[in-house]
Amino acid sequence: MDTDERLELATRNTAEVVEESELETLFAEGDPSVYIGYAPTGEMHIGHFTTMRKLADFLGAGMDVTVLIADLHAHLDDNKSPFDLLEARSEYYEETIEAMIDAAGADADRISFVRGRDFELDPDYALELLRMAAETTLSRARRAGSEVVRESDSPKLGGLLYPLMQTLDVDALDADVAYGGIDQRGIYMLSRELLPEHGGESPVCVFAPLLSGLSGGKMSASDESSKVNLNDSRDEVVEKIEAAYCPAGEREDNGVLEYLEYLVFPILDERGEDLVIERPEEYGGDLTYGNYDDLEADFLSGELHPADLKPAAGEAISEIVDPIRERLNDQPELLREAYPETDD
RNA sequence: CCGCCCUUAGCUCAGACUGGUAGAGCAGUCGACUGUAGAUCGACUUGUCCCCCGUUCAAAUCGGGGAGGGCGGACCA
Repeated sequence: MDTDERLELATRNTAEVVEESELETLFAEGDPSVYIGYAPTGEMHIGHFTTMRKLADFLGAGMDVTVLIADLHAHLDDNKSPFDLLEARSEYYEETIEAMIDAAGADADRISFVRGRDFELDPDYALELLRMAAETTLSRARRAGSEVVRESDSPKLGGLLYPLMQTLDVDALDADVAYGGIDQRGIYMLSRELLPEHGGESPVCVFAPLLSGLSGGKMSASDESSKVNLNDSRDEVVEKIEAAYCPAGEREDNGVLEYLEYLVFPILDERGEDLVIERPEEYGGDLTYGNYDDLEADFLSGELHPADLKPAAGEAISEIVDPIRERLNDQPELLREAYPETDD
């Protein structure tokens, strides 16, 4: 596989790459390392899943992939996870991420898992954190984390340490590439600025798109109807897609289309399968799509109606989520211990 | 260590001074209309009023105590 092919694989289906030329250089020189961090806070959902397929691409491009379970970050971000639950939630995240990686068609055994606590308490790390804290203004830290760290009436210092620690994580994990949702952009731009002054190098940043919510607008982790959960039953998934905002012929804020583009088709493509849409004869009969672009073209032209698309999309999505739900259901203690109050 | 302020529906809050067992907006649910959803109409639901004790025929409301949160002052070898 030549450099161009590796670059194409590593950058497809992304929201932004900063800077692509730097990534090209990395590929030309060897096998770059990439990491993505997840803070084990609330239950994982389909939004997390969209970042997984990309990990398979990275492996395919010959990169070393590390997944960071950022336990301390989960607590620092406005106490999203109570300190006492960090271990249980980390276990749940790790297991669920492995399940998603498998479901996305990648080999989880080729990915290294690391906990934040394993290195974020090292003296050298702590010292550099304090030095950064001495040099970074409150407003700069706030701005960097504004898309990630939860807004609160009583903001804690932890939320300001958060972006600095994430910056140090890049260096500590020896990552050439930082990968994450586009919401992480503010933090990694700070990283690119600070790291060279702190004994590191500016990471190349690869950002995944954030999916729109199913009820229009942004997806909200706290709004059940705006997202598909990994342990939603087949019926629940289908119901949520049926109820989703999906104006005929429109792409904007259309979560159903985005799920198909970033979740369903990348995985169908990996399996070499098509998406079959059943449609009553009176509307023209069944349709078959081998790629997203053709489907979108038909949807935008009005050839493909939302009422026909939705049931097929719902089935396809639930089929992808199936193995993850089963794996979680086989280990009910994972969720029970990670979310003692909310689990049912 | 001292002082002041806040805590009412899922959310933002009103009601407290002048006690009569609670309201608005948004959200949500259900219908109508669309070959989906949304929008739009129509209907409906929602509460340990932070906790405890007391005064009273009656306490979200008054008094005392407590918890949680916020702000300020003081101290500073």
